[in-house]
Formats: sequence, structure tokens, C-alpha cells
Amino acid sequence: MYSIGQLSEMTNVKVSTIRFYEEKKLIMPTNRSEGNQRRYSQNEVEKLSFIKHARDLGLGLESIRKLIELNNHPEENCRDAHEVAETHLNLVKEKIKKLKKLEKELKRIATGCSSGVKVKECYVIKSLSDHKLCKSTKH
Amino acid sequence: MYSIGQLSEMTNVKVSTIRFYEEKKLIMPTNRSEGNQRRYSQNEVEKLSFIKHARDLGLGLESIRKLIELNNHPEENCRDAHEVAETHLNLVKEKIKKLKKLEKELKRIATGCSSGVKVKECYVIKSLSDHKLCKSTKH
DNA sequence: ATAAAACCTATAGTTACTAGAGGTTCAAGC
DNA sequence: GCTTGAACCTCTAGTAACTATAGGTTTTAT
Repeated sequence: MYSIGQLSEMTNVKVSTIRFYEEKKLIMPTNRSEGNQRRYSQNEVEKLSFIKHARDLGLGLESIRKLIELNNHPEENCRDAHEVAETHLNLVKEKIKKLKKLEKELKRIATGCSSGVKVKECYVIKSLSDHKLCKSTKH
Repeated sequence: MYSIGQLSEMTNVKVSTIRFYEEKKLIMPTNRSEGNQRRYSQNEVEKLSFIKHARDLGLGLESIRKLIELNNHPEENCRDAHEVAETHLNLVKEKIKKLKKLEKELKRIATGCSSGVKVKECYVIKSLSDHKLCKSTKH
């Protein structure tokens, strides 16, 4: 049996975050001590690691809840789990695309202006003020 | 003079967001109508476009506030504006790097599993449960 | 003059936490 | 067995950047 602090250390999830997940009904302690402190078993260590890993991959708590739910029905088809992963993959791909565009424009903006110039001629400010200067941005 | 709804249409910023920005002291209406409705001038149209554009580039409101502040001192050196852009560019680059790693792992996870498999053998679930299966994730 | 559309303020909800206040329990040392 | 300090408890509020709702007022067009 582990205390919340031990669980926190083992999983690299902050104590307050663990309590937050409990509130959101993602993990419950196996039981409580006489003095009402949370006590976790190995089972919870694994579950929280699962959650942590999925969060690191950027999955939202709702998706994670879904996956946990699926995991509770091991005899069913894993189509849904696959779909969660796929959907998220597509989101990530989209994000990368967008960020690359931004990178391009920011580069243009940042390199178009060097220190020594007065603000009134500053390319950074100009670019942001005037959408017409902007080449690649179709958000 | 434009109403808040007109300003909203011209800039593609939602009415409630404009009011939110006002609360955050980013834009104020030039004045109010007799019945207390906001009235904006061309000046505000430009300012809000500036904000919108910067937001689209992913800049936070604090950075934007800084740029607006700089813009009010046109005689000063634009070093600070340049720095805001540079800093943000680096953030974006970092994000792209991270997302690419995630993309890689998600791809592996998603393709490792095809429908027809039972959840108990599902690679998606397995990968998330077991960090050892994970090749590339150093967050 | 009326009625609908647009506006007003104020409050609460969203996501995923994090931080603090104020109080209780646990574990270790003496 | 007692004390002390670390770790724990609950509850509330704050973070970013909005969005949405309720309940009421003004504007505008007919």
C-alpha cells in the first residue's frame, strides 16, 4: 500500500494532480487509512502510469476516460481504442502543419527586423498591424 | 463609428471576446452611445486586427500587451519587439519538435493495432500501459 | 408605435491543473 | 509515551483565453 506522496513519486504525477484526477473519477484509492489518508495498491500505480503516459502523448482526459472504460471490457473489439489513437494522431498532424506555417511567418517577422531600428519602423509591429504584409497565413 | 457587432464582423473576433479584451484592458471603445452601447472608431478596428493577427500567430495576451505598449513609444528601439517575436519563435520550434515525437509514437501505436483484435490484446492499450514498449518518448 | 435584433452587465462554465489556507495524521526519535 | 515535523486532509480560488447563459435595455426598421 502506498501513500499519495509515494504514488506521486513513482509516477511523476503531482499530489494535487492525483487528487484532481480522483475528483474527475479517473482513479480512486483502494482504501483509506484509519486517519482518512489515501492508500493505493499496485493496481493504481499502473493505472496512473497509463494516464500519465497518455497525457504525455497529449490525449485529453475524456479520451483517457474512454480508453480506461474500454480496458474494462477486454473481450470486446479494440476498434474504438484504435479510433481514439487515430483521431488523436490526426489532431497532432494538423497541429504540426499549423505550427510550421507559424514558424515560417514568425521567422520572416523576426528576421525582418534588427535592433537599432526605431519602433515606428519596426517590422515586427508592422507585420502584426498589417495583414497584407503576411504571405503565408491562411488559418 | 462602429457598434461592437460591426467591429466583430470586420475583425472576425467574437463579440464576447471583444468585451473580454476590454476587461483585460487591451482595447477600449472610443466612446459610448446615449444608451451606453460601445462605439468604436477606425483606430480600434486596426488595434483589434493587430491583436487578432498576433493571437493567430499564437502569441499570448501578455506578449500582445507588451507589443501594444511598445507601439505607443515609436521613438524607442525596437529591440524588445524583436525579442518578443524571437522568444515566441523558439517556443513554436520547441512545440513542433515535441509534436513530431508524439506523431511518431502515435503512428506506431495506431498502426500496431487493427480492428478485429480483442481489447485485451490491443496494442494501443498495451502501449499506454507499458512505458517499456515506448521507443522514442523522452518528454 | 411596435417588435425584433442587437446590445448591456454579471456570473458561471470550459480544460487541466496548481497553489494556498487552515487543520489533522503519521512516523521517527528520545 | 510523547513530541515534533513532514506529510496528509478538505475546500476554495486562481491560471489562460475565452464562451455561454440569464435577465434586462437600446436601437433600428417597419
